[in-house]
Amino acid sequence: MRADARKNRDHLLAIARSTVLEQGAQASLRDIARRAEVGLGTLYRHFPTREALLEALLRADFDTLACRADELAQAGDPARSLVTWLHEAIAVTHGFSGAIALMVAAIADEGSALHASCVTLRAAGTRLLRRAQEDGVARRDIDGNDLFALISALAWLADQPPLVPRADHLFDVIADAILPGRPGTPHAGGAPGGSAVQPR
Amino acid sequence: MRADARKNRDHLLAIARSTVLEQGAQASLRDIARRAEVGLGTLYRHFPTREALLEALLRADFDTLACRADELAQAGDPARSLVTWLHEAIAVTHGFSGAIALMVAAIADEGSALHASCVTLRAAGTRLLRRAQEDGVARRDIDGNDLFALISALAWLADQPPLVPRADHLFDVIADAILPGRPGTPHAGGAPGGSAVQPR
DNA sequence: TTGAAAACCGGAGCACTGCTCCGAATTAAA
DNA sequence: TTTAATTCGGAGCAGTGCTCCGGTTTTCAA
Repeated sequence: MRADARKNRDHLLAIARSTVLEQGAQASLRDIARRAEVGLGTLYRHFPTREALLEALLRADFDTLACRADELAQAGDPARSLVTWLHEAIAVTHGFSGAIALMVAAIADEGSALHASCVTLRAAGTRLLRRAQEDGVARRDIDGNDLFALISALAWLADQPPLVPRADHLFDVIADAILPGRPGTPHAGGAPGGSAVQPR
Repeated sequence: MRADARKNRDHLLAIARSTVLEQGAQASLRDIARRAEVGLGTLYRHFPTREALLEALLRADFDTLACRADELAQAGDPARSLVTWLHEAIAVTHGFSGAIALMVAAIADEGSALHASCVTLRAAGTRLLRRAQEDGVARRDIDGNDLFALISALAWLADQPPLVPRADHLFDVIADAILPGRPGTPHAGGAPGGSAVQPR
C-alpha cells in the first residue's frame, strides 16, 4: 500500500471512530469524508461499504474480547467469569448505536465484512458458557446462539437512551436467568397475599 | 372533515399498513403516497410526521392490548396471565420492524405522537406485574419500566431475522427470570463436574 | 535523473430520501 | 349559482448512498 494511501486510511479511521461515537452507526459517510478532509471517492475505495468501515472499527475490540474469554476461562469461578465477560462484551458495542443490528445481520450473512468477527465472538462466548454449564451453574438449555442473542438484546437496550437507567439492573435480571445456580439473592418475594412493598 | 379527505385518510392508512409490514417502519413515505395514488402533500397533511402515521397504525392495537390486560387481571393465575399478555404484547409489534425503537424513544418524549399509547401500554403491564408480585410469584425488584424495557428487547429480538428461531426460547428464559416462583422446570443442571450433555 | 506505469485522489452526477410550500381543483354552505 | 374554505398534488430544496472517471501523485526501473 502506498504511503499516502495508508495515511489517508488511518486518518479516515480515526475520524470515523469519533464521528460514529458521536452520531451513531448511521452517520453520513459524506460527512465523515468531509471531516477527514478527503474526497468521498477515497472513503469508498478504502471502505467499499458502511459495514467494511464498522468492521475495521470493531475488529480489534472483538479480537481483544475473544482473548479475554480465554483468559477468563483459565482462572476463577466459571459463573463470575461469564458475567464479567458479558459485561465487557456489552461495553464494547456501547456508544456504537446501530452497530448491534448490523452485527446480528452479519452473523447470518457469510458475505458480510463483519461475519468473521461475529463468529469469533460467538465462539468465545460459547466456551465460557459451556464451562459454566459443566460446573452446573448455568442453564443447560442455552447455547452459544442464545447467548449471542441475549448479548445483542442487552446491548441494544443499553443504546436506547430512555432505557439506559434500567440497563444495569436488567443485565442482572438476565444474568440470573442464565445462571440460576449462582449464589445470589432470592428475588421471588414472600408469601402469597403478603405486603405489596414496591422496591425503588 | 370533508368526505374526500376522510376517504384519502383511510386509504392512506390501509396502504401504509401493508407497506410497513412489507418494508419495515422506515419505508419511504413518498413510496407510500405513490402506492396510495395520492400526492405527497396529502400524506403529510394527514400525518405530519412518520410517528403520527405509525401512531395511527398502532393505536388500536395498543388499546386492545390494554383492555386485554384488564381482562387477564380479573381471571386466573397471575403468573399465567402475565406470560400470556407478554406474548400478545410482543406479537403486536411483530412485523413492524423498526417501530420498537420509535416506541422506546416515544415513552421518554412527551411531545411524541406515540407517547400516550406507550404510557397506556406500560401502565397495563404494570398492573399485571403488580398482581404477580403480590402473589409472590414475580421478582419484587422489577417495575413497570423494567417490564416495558424487557418487552421492547424481546420484540426487537423477534424482529432480527437471524434471531427469530431463538426468539421463543429466549422469551421463556426471560419469563423465568421475571417469574422465578412459577412452577417450572429446573434448568440449572446436575452436579458440578457431571456429564456435559449439550441440549439440541 | 528521468520517464512512464501503477496507484491513488477528488468530486461531479444519478437516483433516492424527508419535508415545505403554494397555485389549482374540489367541496360544501349561502 | 356563487363563493369561501378545504383539500389536493407535485415542484423544489437540501440532504443521502454510491458510482465513475479525468487528473495528480508516487514509485521504481532504466
